[in-house]
Amino acid sequence: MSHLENRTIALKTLEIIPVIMRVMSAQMRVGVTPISTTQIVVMRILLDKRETLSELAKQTQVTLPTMSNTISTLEERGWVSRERDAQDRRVVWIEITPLGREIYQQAQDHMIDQIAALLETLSRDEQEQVSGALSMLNAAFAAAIAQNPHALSHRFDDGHQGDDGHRTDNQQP
Amino acid sequence: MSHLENRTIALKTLEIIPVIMRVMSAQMRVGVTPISTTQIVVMRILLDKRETLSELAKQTQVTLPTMSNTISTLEERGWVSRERDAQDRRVVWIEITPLGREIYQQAQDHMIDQIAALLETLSRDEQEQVSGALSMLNAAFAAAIAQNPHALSHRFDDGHQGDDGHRTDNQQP
DNA sequence: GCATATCATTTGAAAAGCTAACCATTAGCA
DNA sequence: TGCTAATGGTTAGCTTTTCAAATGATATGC
Repeated sequence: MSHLENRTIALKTLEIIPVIMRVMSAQMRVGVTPISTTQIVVMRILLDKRETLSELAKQTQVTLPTMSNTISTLEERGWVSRERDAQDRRVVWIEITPLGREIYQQAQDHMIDQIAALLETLSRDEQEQVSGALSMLNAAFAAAIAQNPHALSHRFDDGHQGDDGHRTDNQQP
Repeated sequence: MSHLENRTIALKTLEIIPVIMRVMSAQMRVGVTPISTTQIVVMRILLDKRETLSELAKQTQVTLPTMSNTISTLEERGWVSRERDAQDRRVVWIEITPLGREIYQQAQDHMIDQIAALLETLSRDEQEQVSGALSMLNAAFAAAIAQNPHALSHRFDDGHQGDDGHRTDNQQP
């Protein structure tokens, strides 16, 4: 088992992904319409189909209140709409609006221009390696989201359950 | 030609990296000591050597005021220290403290545990592909940072130069 | 020596994130 | 049936991150 190797790549991931993300975030902010990480992830999900608030919160790994607020902001901007479920009146469906699609497309075009320029330096082979690796990473992280309700919280859950509710108490100085 | 391919990979990057980052962010928040993206990038830079505030802002692609605030927060926690340059009194050097190193190590250990677990599913070959791809992406994005003073700011040159006579080309130190 | 440039901080505001407490609705069950 | 618990969202209150604009403090240039 290449456990050591695993940790080496994990370290690399930890050191590199945040840097890439910071560059992307900065670029998203200077775009035609500023858009944040969570927003872009939410909008991307909604391109395909409407979702409930809970599902969006899970997919983006934030709490329900946070997602509720985020959606309120997007709603105010007219990028998404809320709609109560007729059967189960507790449920709220979130749908992307035509304007929302337009904005997303703009942001996407802008970002693709920028990122593509950076990838200009890669050879054909390297491009393929990057492409493949992204898919693998995506699969790995998506699995984590699917498995866990929130934040990959319970890692060593070998049968040991009942750790619910109480998370590590974090107190700030 | 490979330009199209470039844009395809760029799209993939845009769709996948933010998702990965959201999972990592969520995980960083539940760690022993909560730490943000910018903070972890800054601390990583400072592990190697002290830097000026401007340089940190550039490296992490945030504005100077933002970095000033971030550093203030880290300083209050005792993770970094500020020191005026003796020669040029405008300059402030930021250095990581022993406590800062300790905290960073803790956060890193915590994150590596989590990420490594996700990478369990990858085969040896896949691990190597991911590792290589991360290096390539890192190089590409690092080059972008090095080239531009802030946020890859000059997006579309709208042709309007504004200054008769002299260009606003990069006159970087 | 004074204007300008550079490096950093302060101010004020928006957005994103959390927990805790709450409301509305549905489901369970006695 | 009617009470209790569970579920899905929202509200309230707080902290952190981020920006732009204005300000302060040095250094540099002519």
